[in-house]
Amino acid sequence: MSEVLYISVILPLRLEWEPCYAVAKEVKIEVGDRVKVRFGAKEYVGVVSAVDITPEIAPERILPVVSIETDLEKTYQEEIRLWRYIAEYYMCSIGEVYKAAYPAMKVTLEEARAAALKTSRERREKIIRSMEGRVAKIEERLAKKEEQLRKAKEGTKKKFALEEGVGKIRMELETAKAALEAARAGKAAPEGEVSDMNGNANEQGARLTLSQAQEKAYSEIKAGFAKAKPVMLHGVTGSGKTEIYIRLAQEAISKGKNVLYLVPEIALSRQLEDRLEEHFGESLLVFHSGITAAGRRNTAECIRNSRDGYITLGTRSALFLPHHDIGLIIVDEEHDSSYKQDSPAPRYNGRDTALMLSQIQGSDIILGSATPSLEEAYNCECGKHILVELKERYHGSEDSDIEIIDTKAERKKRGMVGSFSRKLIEHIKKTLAEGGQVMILRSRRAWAPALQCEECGELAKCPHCNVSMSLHRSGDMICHYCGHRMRHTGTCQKCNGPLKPLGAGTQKIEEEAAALFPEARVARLDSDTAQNKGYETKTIKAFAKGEIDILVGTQILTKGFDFSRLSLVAVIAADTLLGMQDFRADEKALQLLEQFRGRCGRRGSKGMFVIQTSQPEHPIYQKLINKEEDPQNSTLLLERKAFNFPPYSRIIEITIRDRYEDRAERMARSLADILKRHFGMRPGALALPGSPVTGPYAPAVGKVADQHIRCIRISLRKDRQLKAGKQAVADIVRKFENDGKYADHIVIDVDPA
DNA sequence: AGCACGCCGACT
DNA sequence: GTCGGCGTGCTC
Repeated sequence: MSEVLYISVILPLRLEWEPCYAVAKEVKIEVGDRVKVRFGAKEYVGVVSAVDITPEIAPERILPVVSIETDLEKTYQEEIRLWRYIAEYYMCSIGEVYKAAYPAMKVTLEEARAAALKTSRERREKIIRSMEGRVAKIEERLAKKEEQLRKAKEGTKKKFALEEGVGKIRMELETAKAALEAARAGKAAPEGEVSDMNGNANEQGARLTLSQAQEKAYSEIKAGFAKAKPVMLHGVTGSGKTEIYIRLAQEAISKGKNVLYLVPEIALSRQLEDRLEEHFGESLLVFHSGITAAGRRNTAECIRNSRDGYITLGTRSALFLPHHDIGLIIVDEEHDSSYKQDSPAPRYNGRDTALMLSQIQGSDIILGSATPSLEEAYNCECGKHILVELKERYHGSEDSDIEIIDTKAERKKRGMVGSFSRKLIEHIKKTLAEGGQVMILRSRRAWAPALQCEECGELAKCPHCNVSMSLHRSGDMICHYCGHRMRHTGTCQKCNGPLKPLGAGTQKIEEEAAALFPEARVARLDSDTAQNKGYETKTIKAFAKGEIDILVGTQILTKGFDFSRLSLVAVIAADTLLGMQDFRADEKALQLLEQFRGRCGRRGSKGMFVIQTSQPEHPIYQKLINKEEDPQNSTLLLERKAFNFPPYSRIIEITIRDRYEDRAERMARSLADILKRHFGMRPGALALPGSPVTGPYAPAVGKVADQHIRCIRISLRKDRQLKAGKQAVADIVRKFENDGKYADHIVIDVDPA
């Protein structure tokens, strides 16, 4: 071979380094090119991360590149920069980030383009249908006005005004028809017209109109952007944050910039999709795990090649699209913990990664929530982000009334019928009688969450996990952790005594509700029913249309959109929300209750929020009632400060797993001791609150899928030493893995959810 | 991630 | 004896 050039390559593996390969000097190659290389016994497709490097290993060990994949998309430098940020921050390898960003898709570009043609045809048809509807509506209005005009007396002021009105509508109709023709002809209507066309149907001017409160928030947001700072929009449910996002996005797009709109879950994206499509038409791209591989690949292509503004709606994985020229990033429901990925590395948080991306892109970024995370409250407090408040409810409705029902006291008074208190039953009856709808939240799915032996008191446990088996209506006992399923024999494994179901999950609540309110239409929504595709959307749609009166479900119910007739929301056994002994439990529970409360009482009417609990004295309920309007001064934040918990410190959680409990314990102890020594603690020290290293401890569920688990937590002060501290942890863990041959047993999670 | 290598228990 | 599980180390 003639002279060669050395390059380094990012491979989709958990490697600490970027291996080196050789390319002939005359071959054109640059950073971002995709190459196929041999590594070990296999071939992988990687990304060139550096060109013309000085190899660190002996040249005879360096292999030539197998091929340069010119058919594959090149990677932008900005993408690689983002990957490096993530790998460094979340303490994982860049290869793991690459794997998440470019999941191996067995789809050719041709297939992707074919699929795209189909979806774009479907979408065009949908847009044309909506345009036709719009034209029909305008024609109807025109007909009415013309009728009035005919009736109006000659020469009056009224007649003059009507003439003017008719003229306006005629012009509107002309533009609408022209846009429709353009769409039918297969050309996309010019940008402005699409948005105008489908804008708020009541508006003559066709532009999205904002309320006074929204206008004020809008200009504050712009002022924040002008200072080049991220903006946190705190707006109660129903305050109309989405309209503000749409206005900001339209503006960015009209400047030829691109927009990324992030939501925590697909369920939310599905509901937003229609709404955004009205405004953005074909400039809207959707990206989440529910999109087919071909569709994803095509979306990536569209984004990479796009020259004029587009808006992408997606979940956290959309952060890895080949973005360029981003003008605005929107992070909706910023507080939602499903932004954090916890299973495979990279264990990244979509919200924080969006902040990194906005820095790389030099774009504006807005985070929005009705219940801001404490992290965001902190960021606003210390001036890193700008807080914008949107307090007024869009439709002028008030907060719902809260009633807290003490189930222990009610039980004594014989005030309970199964899982329902008589008081709640009355509220439901009243609501149904008034034609309202009801949502009931229960945090456990299944029929009975546990089974207990009547003889020996043993709980039926999963053979692979340290949790109770739950009983499903089907008669199967299912482990909610590993999915293990066994037939319900009805007898105890230990003593053969009879097993008795314990407690009520969503399935049983659904049955109870159906029995208590025989005239009502009852449905259930939890991850069991959501399994069959489309069921979730179907149920939500049916509920929105009023075809369901009572909807029972898990946390899924707290997400979602307007249900104008929903006037009562109730929580059964709210204690289970407080069950976890995690320092974030209160924050999470409070957010959940507030989000759930926000579901009801929209559009003017005042809703009702009923909480059934056996510990009504818990401070969280007081916090809910005396709602603290100012997130920066919440008592939760003060508590965190006092105990040096996040956001005042940063937590790195190390998880050790092993088939044998003693070995997991031994490993965890010795690693914890090394860490404690490094951070100036006595090995084996009892960890006091505020200590840098705590643990090892067994989590609440100490065994999952035959793996015993131990945790160690390191909390680092947020100062100059943070980076050094993280580096030290990384080094110690790596050394520990190598010395003790414990690789693959240890997981590092930065900012665990 | 995969694959080879080497150590230990169990078996024809 | 040897087969095969798993734990360990290495891959440019």
